[in-house]
Formats: sequence, structure tokens, C-alpha cells
Amino acid sequence: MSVDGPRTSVFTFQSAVHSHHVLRSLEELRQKELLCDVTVEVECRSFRAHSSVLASCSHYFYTRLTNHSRPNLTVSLPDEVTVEGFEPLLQFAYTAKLHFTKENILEIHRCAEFLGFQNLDKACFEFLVPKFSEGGGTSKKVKGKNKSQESSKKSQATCSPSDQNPKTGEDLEPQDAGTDMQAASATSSAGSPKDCPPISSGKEMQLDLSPLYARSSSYHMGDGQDQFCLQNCGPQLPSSSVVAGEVCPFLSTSSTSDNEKLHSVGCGGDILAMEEQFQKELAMEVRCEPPTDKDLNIASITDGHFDQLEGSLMPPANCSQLCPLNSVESSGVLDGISSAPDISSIGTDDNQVFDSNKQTFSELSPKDGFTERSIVEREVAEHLAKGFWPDLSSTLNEPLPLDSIDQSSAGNGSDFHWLKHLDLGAAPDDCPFLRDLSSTDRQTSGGHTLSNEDTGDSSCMSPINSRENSECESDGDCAQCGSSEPVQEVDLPFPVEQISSMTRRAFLQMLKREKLTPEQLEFVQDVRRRSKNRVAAQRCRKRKLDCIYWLEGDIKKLRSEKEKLLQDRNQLKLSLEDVRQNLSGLCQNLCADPSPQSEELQALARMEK
DNA sequence: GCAAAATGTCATGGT
DNA sequence: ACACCATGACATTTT
Repeated sequence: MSVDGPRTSVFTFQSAVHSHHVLRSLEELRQKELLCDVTVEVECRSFRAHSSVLASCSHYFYTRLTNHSRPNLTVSLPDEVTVEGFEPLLQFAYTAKLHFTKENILEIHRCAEFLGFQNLDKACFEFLVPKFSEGGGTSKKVKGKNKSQESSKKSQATCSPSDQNPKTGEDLEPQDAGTDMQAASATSSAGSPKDCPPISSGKEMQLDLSPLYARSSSYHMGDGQDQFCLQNCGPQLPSSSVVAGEVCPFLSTSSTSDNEKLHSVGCGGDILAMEEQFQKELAMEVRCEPPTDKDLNIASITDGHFDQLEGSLMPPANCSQLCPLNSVESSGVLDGISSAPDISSIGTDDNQVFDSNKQTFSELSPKDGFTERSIVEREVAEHLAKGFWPDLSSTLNEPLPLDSIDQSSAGNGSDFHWLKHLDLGAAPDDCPFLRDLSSTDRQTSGGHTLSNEDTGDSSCMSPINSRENSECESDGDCAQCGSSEPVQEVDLPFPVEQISSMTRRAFLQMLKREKLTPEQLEFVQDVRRRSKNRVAAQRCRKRKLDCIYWLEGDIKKLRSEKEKLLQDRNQLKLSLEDVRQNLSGLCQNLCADPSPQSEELQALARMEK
């Protein structure tokens, strides 16, 4: 009988910054023309680069460069490739960011196709190109849902990530299949009129496929150009770090070199910023702290960019919720903190976190009027965001924000309705920006900023809270509100959303405190159960879809492998046939050849005998 | 009005 | 024992 030895746990540390750091270093090397071993000649210009980078990004370069081993190779590209199209692609290869304008997107697309640029999948161009070509003039009001917008969203929503990445889907690991893609928004449309102009030549967009740790320097673009860069909070981020600043992608920008000024790395910041831009509310970013003069200076200096101080990144609570490592362990605590009305009874240390949230949310709330933005721009931004969170797709299942968004958007045509399609909920960690946005949205739609108590949770403003407010209630039509029916019967002293959002502990405390009637108690427990189950069902469905998606990817991979193997087999067959023919030919020659040599050999053999 | 998709709810089993 | 979660099945709503 053998006794098992002590179990050995194997841990893996995966650096979230490493790949980006490498890429950044390569870009620096390229700019300094250090270690560049290839010169690419396009039209009349030459570009120094690293063959390994080119080869790893482009099929074309791969085939051309891997066959040569000599240093300082010069590759002259054919006329099909232009500087206009190649330069952004080269930059993309080194920065994972693609700068493009309406004018050059086609050219870039063409060159990318020609060069076989990976990671710039069809999804990017298939959406962008037609959008820009068709939608250039479709500057429509964004308020209210219009059909085309809806159908566009629908198509995006139904478009599986695998569909989006037909090109790279075979090569990319699932988590790569777009989660890195980011679209960021920049400001600069301060003066945009209500009818936003179509994306014009002056507006440059930026696809960012880099990891989160973008340097602010990389965002300095042409003057007056709009950038769309949506930093993501991708689920692919490693979860092994311990320090919050490291774990949380939103906080880890401290590792970047430009400490003074940071791009708002958190997706929250960018999306929010984007939204703010949509609303011409761009003065300052989401902040946990009141902006200092310095901040303001930065903001003004970097007009057109979203720069953000480190300290103004997403509040820790949100980040913790987001961070994979923390999501499970701490979500409860955070949940309780954020949702319990009597926060002090749960944990004092975290009050600050909560306050930060409060401040964030209140500051997020748009003040007044909305500014419409070009539908094309919105759709592009939406598409980018959507496409780049393939793994985060059912977000809105987080009970509160979700419902809130749904309700508010459905109810009053909120400008944020398009964010419904940024689906994060099923992911283990939800993206704070949606919470923020939903919160913002709700606040906006609600027409007031929530009180501290109400904002205990980012979304605990219950549309069906019998005390507080209720459009639903007043409408008498609460079909959309989950757990709607009994609301009119049961008067609760707290927002209904809290029931499902708070931790069990907080929930029990609240029940104790509120001394509910049996009727209320039953209702509350029922609501909680159903809400939890609703979320669970959403997660379950999301998992199913994910599973299908991954399996489809596997099928694609296997098919391509099979094709490759078949090709190899055919090739081998052909070469085998050749060898056979050569061999038989040789044999025939040998037998039929009365050459002197063979005669001599025969004679020699006779003599020996 | 119908069909399909999406979503909510319940029941059940596992942890 | 209880709560929570996952999931299949069914109902309802939305598209």
C-alpha cells in the first residue's frame, strides 16, 4: 500500500506587461534603427524594421523573409503596396495600434490583405470599410433608437467572434481572438455641432490591439484628430499577480514609464470618456478625487486626448471586482460594501472605496444635454468595443446595471442603450466601466443624482422601489423589470435591486434591521432567489455560447491542420512518385546500358574466377 | 400572425 | 440545514 507523497502545487506567473513591453522595446529599437535587419522599400520610401516582427505579423513577409538568412535584406514591395497603406500597418506591427482615417482605411485594408497582416482581421475591415464608405454621410441623431442602428447592433451582437476573425481565428488562441482589440475614444470634439459631421478626413481613428499598458506617448497623434481607442479590461488578463496595482489592469499603469501622465487605461475611463465625448461633456475624466490644477492643466494641454492621472483611475472596488484574482474572494465583501445601506456595519476600511465609487458615479453623471454623434462613429466604437470583448458577452446580467440599462434605455431611449451590447456579465469579472455607465445612465435617465444611500451599490436605484421612484410603477407596465409584479403590493424600505446585489451577510443584516413583514420577507427572498437564478442562467447560456465558439475555433483549427496535412501528403506522394520514376529509370539504364565500365567490370569478374 | 431568438423562471442536483 | 450555483426544461417576451 503506497502512501501518496505531499502534493506539489505548480503555480504559473504570467506577466501581463511582458508582451507589451517587448513590443514597445521593439518599437523603440525600430525608431532608433537598432538591430533592424531589413529594409522595406515602398514606392519611394524605405522603412527599416526587424524581419522577425514583420514575419510574425505578415504572411507576405514571412514567406519572403524566412527564406533569406543574409542580414540587411532589402525587400522591395510591389506597386500594390503604397506608403499610405503600408506605414500604418508597419506601425501597427510594432504598436498593435492602427491609425487610420476614412480616406486611407481602404488603402490600409488593401495593403493588409496583400501583405497578409494578421490580427487585423476581416472583422475590422469588414465592418469599418463599408461603414466608412457608406456611412460617411450618415450623420444622424443618435437619440432614440433608429432601425439601422439597431440592426447594426443586432448584426454585431449575433456575429460570433469566430465570424469576426475568420482569418486569424485559426491561429489565435481564443483569448486572443479580439480581446486585445481596443477602440479608444478621444476628445476633441468639443466643438462638434449637434449634428455631428461624418467621419472626415480630419478624424483619425485608432485600433488598439495592444494590451492594457499603453503609454500615454503612444496616444499623441496628429493635431485635432479624433482617436477612438477603447482600452479593454480583457478577460485574458492574467490573474496571478497579487498586488492590486499589478493585478488590476486598470491600476497597473504604474508600471509604465510615463508616470506623470497616464492614459486612462481602464476601459472604464475610455468608454466613459467616449461617452462623455458623445455628450460633449468632456471637461474632465472620471476621477476618484477632485481634479487638481495640475490635472486640469494636463487635460487642457492634451486636448483631444484622454489622459488621466494615476490616482484617477477606476476606484479600487471596481477594479477588484474586475480583477480575476479578486473577483471571487472579494466580490462578496465589495458587494456588501457597495450595496449595504449601512456600510459601516460591514467594514469600515472599505468605506473609502465606497466613497470613491460614489464620487465616481456622481461625477460621471452627465450634467445636461446630450450631444449626438455620428452614428458611424458610434457604431465603429461600439463595434470595436464589442468585438474586442468576445469573451464578455452577457454582461448585462449583472443584476443591477443590467436591468438598469435595459430599463432605462428601453424606457427613455437613453443614449447609452448601445452599451447594452457590451456584454460583460458572464465573465467572472465584470467591467467597471459598464457599471459606471449604467450608473451614469440611470442617473441621467432618472433625472437626478442618487443619494449616498441609494448609491450604496452602483445601481441600487430601484426602478421598482416603491418608495423612491418609479417610472415602472407609475406606468403600471413593468414587464421589463424583473420581479415586477409584486412591487405594487409590497412596499419595501430599500431598493429592490439591493436584494439581489448584496451579500448574504448584508442581506441578513438588512432583514434584521428592517423587520419586514412575512409578506415582505417572502417577496424579498423570492426576488433574491429569482434574481440570482436569472444571473446564473445568463452565465450558463454565456458559457454555452463560449463553448460553442471555442469548439468552432477548434474545428477551424483542425480543419486547417487537416488541409495542411493533406497538402503535405499530396506533396509527399508527388515526390515519392518522382523518386520512383527516377529509380526505375536508373535501373533500366543500368540494365540496358552496355557501357564499357560495366563490360570491364564483367571482365574483371571473369578473370578473378 | 408566426417563427425564432432571447430571456425569465422553476426544479433538481451538486457543492 | 442552508445557501448558492449550474443546468435542463418550460414559459414568456422580444425581434
